[in-house]
This record gives sequence, C-alpha cells and structure tokens, in this order.
Amino acid sequence: MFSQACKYAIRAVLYLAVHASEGKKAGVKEVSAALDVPKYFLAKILQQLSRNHLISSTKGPSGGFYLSEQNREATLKEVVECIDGPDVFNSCILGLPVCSSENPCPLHVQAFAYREGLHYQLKHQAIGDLAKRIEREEQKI
Amino acid sequence: MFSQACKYAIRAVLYLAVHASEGKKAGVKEVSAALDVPKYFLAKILQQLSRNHLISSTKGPSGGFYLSEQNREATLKEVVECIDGPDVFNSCILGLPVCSSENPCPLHVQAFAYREGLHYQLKHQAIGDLAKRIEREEQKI
DNA sequence: TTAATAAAAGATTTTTTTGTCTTTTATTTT
DNA sequence: AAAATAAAAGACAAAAAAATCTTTTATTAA
Repeated sequence: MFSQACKYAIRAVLYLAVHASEGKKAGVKEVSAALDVPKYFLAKILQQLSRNHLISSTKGPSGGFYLSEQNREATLKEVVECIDGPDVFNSCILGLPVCSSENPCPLHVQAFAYREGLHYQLKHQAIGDLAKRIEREEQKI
Repeated sequence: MFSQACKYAIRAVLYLAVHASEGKKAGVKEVSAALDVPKYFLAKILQQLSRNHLISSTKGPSGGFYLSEQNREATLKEVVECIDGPDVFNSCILGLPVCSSENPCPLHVQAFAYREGLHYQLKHQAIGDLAKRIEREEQKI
C-alpha cells in the first residue's frame, strides 16, 4: 500500500504532532532514534515534507522540526500524496490502466470499498486531532 | 498493496481460468500478449505458481498453462501469498513490528477493515467461481 | 563575531524489484 | 527416431527504492 518512505513519513509526522511544537523542536536524530528509522533516509523525507509545507523547520542551534498550528490542520492524505504521489488512493489494485465503477476490474468492488474507508479517515481527520487521540489512547507510533 | 509480480500473477491466473483448460492450454506468449505484460517476467511468475501447484503446465508442442479442476478450487489468497509471501494480509500498514487489536497503531482500525474485506473475498471465493462471474459480467482482466 | 549546531542540498552506494536472454529438459508430432 | 515446440532453469541487466555520506547554508548561543 504505502512505500517504506511513506510509512516513515506518516510516523514522523505523528511523532512531531505528539512530541514537538514551535517551542520544543525535534531534530532528525531524536525522531530517527525514537521511531527506529534510518537517520539519513528520514532526513530526506522530512526535507521533502518541509519543502511542501506539511511540516515546519528551522536551522541552527535549538532548531529542528515541528508542526505549526497550520500544519496540524492538514491531513495524512496530504502527507501520503506528498511522498507516494497523487494516485495512491485511486489506482487500480491490479494495475489496469482503466478501472472504475463503470468498468471495474475483478477486484474493484472490494478494493474500492475498503480502500475508501482508509482514504476517508486520512482525508477528513486533521493531524492535530489524530495526535490527540493517539495521546489519549496511548498508542505506539 | 500487491507487488507488480503479484498483480501479473492474479491477472494471469484469472486469464487462464477464463480462457484455458486441460484441452486448451495457453502459452506464455499468448498470456503475455493478451494481458500486455512482459513475457519473460511473466514466465518466471508462472513457473513459480506451477511449482506451487496453483496452476498446471505441460511442456512440448501443444503444451502450455491451464487450471485443473483442483486448481479452480484454490483461491486468489493462495496465489497472492505464493508471490508476495504470507504476511501480505496481516502486516502493519505502518510497518510496526507489533500491531494488533490489543496494541493498535494509529491507523490499525481503518487499515484492518480495509484489508479484511479484500482478504475475505480472496480467501473464500474459489478461482473457478470468480472466473464465472468475470465471464458473466464481461469484466476486463 | 566566532564557534557550534542543525537543516538543506547534492552525490553516491546498496538493495530490491523488475525485466531480459540463453541453455536445458521434457513432450509431441511428423 | 528426428525435428519442432514449449516450459524449466539459470544467469544476467536495468530500473527503482532504500539507505548513506559529504558539503553547504542558515541560525543561534557563547
């Protein structure tokens, strides 16, 4: 479903949402250690998210990554599409060039129904709200 | 979700289910042309499925691939797991080593529902029955 | 204002996946 | 029995994804 880079991206964003803020930034080192993720690879991913304004960063001492209030209003759908491209949620599960409700592949109905569930959550839940739930339910990232 | 090889495998098996039989075998050339899939790559995939008794084959003139009656009773779940390994349907969508209903990752609930629907169909519908539906509804493969 | 810090950027390497080609083996038709 | 056919097997090449390392730039704290 998601590339390795995308999985790291989602987890990193959620980590920042829970553990960092404008006043308490987190560096690549901290995030990669906390999530047990390759440091330099994660750095590239965070850069890409930062360039696309999905996370915020500042250089220099006491710098690092964090989510601004605006960043917290974005959704994981945007994060996912930033890393894996815009077609993640609507490309055919069998790779057929045309596959839709009108012209469905043999697995379309099931694949669509259940992928939409995931898509819906990622699209409609703000990252900030998701972070609150994670803290409340003490979920692992 | 599925690797490229796995997508080709599913489509090839369905093609054989619809267009081939013990009396009317299909060669790699025919299948790759019909599905527009790389010939030699498909050959490898069909070999692997054959070794695992998910499809049948015979060498020599008028040889080729087909599904025996027994093959038609198998499911696409077996095909998928033959190519992509046994964890496709139960590994964490974020790649966490532990992720379950008791210890869920932040996306577990949605991801689980998404995959289980698909999993259920692939697990409970015999390839032979699926092929009949494809013919009845004239679906593309 | 200098040294230290940390992200940004660029280049490179490694690994995995995808795709191709050649040789061998089994089977069948002539 | 010989020639032709088609899968099986093995080796190889190309492309993509994942991971690493080095240099540069911006910022801040001493």
